[in-house]
Amino acid sequence: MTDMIRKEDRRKERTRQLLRDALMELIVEKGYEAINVNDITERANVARPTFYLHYKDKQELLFNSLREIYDDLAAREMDTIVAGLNQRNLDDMSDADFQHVAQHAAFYRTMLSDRGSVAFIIQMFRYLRGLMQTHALPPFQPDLPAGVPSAALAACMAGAQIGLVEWWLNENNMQATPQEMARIMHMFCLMGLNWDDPSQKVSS
Amino acid sequence: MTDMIRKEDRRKERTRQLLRDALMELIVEKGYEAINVNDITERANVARPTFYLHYKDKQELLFNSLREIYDDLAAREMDTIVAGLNQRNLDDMSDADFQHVAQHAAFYRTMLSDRGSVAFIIQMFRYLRGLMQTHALPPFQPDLPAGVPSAALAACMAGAQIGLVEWWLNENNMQATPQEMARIMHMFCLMGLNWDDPSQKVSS
Amino acid sequence: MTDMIRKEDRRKERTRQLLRDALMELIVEKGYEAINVNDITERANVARPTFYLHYKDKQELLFNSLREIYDDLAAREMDTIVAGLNQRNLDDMSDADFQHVAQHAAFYRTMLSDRGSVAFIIQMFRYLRGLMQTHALPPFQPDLPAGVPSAALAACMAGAQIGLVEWWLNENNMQATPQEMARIMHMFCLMGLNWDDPSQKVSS
Amino acid sequence: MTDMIRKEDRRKERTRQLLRDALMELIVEKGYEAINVNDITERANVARPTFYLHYKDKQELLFNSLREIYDDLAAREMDTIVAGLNQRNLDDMSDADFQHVAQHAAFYRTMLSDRGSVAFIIQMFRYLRGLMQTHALPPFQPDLPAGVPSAALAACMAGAQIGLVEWWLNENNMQATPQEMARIMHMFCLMGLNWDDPSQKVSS
DNA sequence: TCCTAAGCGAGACGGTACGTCTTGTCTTCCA
DNA sequence: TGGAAGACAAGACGTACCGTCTCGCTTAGGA
Repeated sequence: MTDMIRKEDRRKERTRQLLRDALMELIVEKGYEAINVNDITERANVARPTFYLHYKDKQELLFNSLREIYDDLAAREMDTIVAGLNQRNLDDMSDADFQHVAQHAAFYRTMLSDRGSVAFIIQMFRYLRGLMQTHALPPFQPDLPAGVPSAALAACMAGAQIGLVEWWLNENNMQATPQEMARIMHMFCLMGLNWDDPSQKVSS
Repeated sequence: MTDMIRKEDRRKERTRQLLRDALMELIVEKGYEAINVNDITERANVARPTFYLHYKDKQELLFNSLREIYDDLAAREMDTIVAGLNQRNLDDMSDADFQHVAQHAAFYRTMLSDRGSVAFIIQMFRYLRGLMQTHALPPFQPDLPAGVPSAALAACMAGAQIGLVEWWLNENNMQATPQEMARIMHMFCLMGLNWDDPSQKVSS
Repeated sequence: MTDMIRKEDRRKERTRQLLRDALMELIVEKGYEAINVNDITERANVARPTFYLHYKDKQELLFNSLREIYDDLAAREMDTIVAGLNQRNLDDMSDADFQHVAQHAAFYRTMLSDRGSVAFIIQMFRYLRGLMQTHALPPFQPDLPAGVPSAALAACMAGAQIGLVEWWLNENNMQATPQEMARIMHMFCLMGLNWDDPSQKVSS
Repeated sequence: MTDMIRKEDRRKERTRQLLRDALMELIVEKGYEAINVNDITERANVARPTFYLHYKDKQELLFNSLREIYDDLAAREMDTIVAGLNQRNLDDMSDADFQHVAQHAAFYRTMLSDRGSVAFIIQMFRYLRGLMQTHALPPFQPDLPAGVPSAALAACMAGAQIGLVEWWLNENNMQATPQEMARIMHMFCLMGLNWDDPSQKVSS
């Protein structure tokens, strides 16, 4: 019985994989907004009604597909953490992030342009904000003045990161390396625009 | 001659104003993405084909409508500049910006959510990036290390600003005042997360 | 295989039947020219875009619908031919024609008025002309003078028939019986206006 | 006063003439049904709203324009009547008619095709039916049997005439002369298909 | 000579219909 | 049972055309 179900599940999963792959290809080719369900099913060699057996709409498929990308990111960060002797910090994280973006450059370039998806961008803001608050802020928290919510600073960092990525992909055409980008991100978050203060210089 | 033309233009302008007002109302009510042309023309008491006499699509109307909002912003910034004895700097600018957002809170709350518009958000990134580079960065530029493009820092600042606004509107529910927000923005850009350094304290 | 296809075809055919019926009803009610696609689909309880799945436009639907009417006519003529011992002649044909018109009086009354369709009327001219040339003229052909194309006489007969029908429906209000009309048609074609010639009298 | 009005009327009349000419040109060029008011006013170098100052719609303009053509026809028939020593009969009339059609061949070719106008064709039927009843039938009337309405025969003749013209223009490509056509019409109405009867031969 | 009233050009607009596109649902059948 | 195939309802799209309106120019007669 279980085997029977599994066979079907595997078939189901295969169809979903085809749909996810099709979406990802199409996002790069024509932009997220311009895609419609028919495009996706055609590319996936799947009947259009079948799409609705698995996903409610294009956006549900998108967020479902993101799992794969995020799995890649999580693995990458896990690596840096392990390599960094388990101490996860702003520096390592950024490094992994920018490498991850470089890995999926075409995807992010589209999604962070006017051919992308609002829901994705907003999601990214919130996801990164949470990440920053959990992982990057704690070491700094004691020093923050009382009236300043740490979430606000996390929002700043998340925004800065996204702004930086958008610039990197769409203006800078990825001429800077992921490491350079991570360093800029790092420095900006550490000391804002005051790069001249020798006492603030980081060794990395 | 000019007078002759104006009569028709005034009529045209009136219709456009109706359309712009309708859009702005509807954005707040049901979100930008959910609006269709029929909604707009119905609200504006205008025939649907008339819409296309003036604007190519919903997005063109949106960007055209933004002019009004931006005029408000420009005026506001001009005020602060004048009040600030003509020295336009990061501090004043941010203050004006956050007041401007507060003024149009409902609009920005929607547009910076998943019911908003990608094109608008991306535009905002680029507009703010340009603004930052032109107006906020110059005083700091001499101190920047050679390898770091100033545009990247502008991108950080623009992103931080947007991230902050998104947080303020959608998480913080505008419990912080525009002044407090501007101060956070200011401090973050000046010295990142190192708020404890007494030498960096700003008097404002 | 054939059975599989038939299920879909049956559904399709049902929709088409609904559209045809709706058109026929509406022609009688408001005239052909005044009908628009929306009227038809509304009456047929079918979505407007569905119309275009089956027919290019109103006229294609009309000509497609005519098949049914013409099937009726063909059957009727077949009957008279059989009854007439297989000798199809002008007399029998006209009889069947006028009975057919009587059967679909409301339809023809509209279509042969200024609320009708040019294309239909012209089609009728040409169809009848062909019919006359094939079936009615041959017995008379040997006697025709050399310079007179038989097609011209067929055109005369076709025109006369249509003119007669138009008069019967719209002026005479069908007070004459189909048989009387057929006799007039018959006599006119046989001997024009010279009804007094006893040698030409027909027994029918 | 009268003179004042006339000047304006002349201007008005000029505009109307331009519109009529434009319509007539366009009918030949693209068919009556395909014409829209804009086409007409553009061709006439007149503003579109001006059209409605003079005519309710395309059809009113058409029927108004026909006056010119019919004036030509009336004149032509008057000529034949005068030439024929005042005895207007079927023969002369037909002759004039076919010459008239030849004169306006392009117009009639279009109007008696599926690019024409129902209203015009129906009008033609009725007009010719009246004409036939008034001018062509009387000499034959005494001989008609009681049960046969003379109007029915007029309808036959009118129809035959139209059928013949349609054939002449659209099938025969006007290879027959107007005189030949008139003779066919004449003969057909006089003795139907029995052209062999020597006693019926006409001298003309 | 100016005045003035009509015809008209120009263009915006409300409204109706068009033909198309996309979405989401349904049904029937096959593997 | 999952999926293919296709018909369909629903609704939005952008366009075409209609008929009406308003505005201001032109022009030709009468004051």
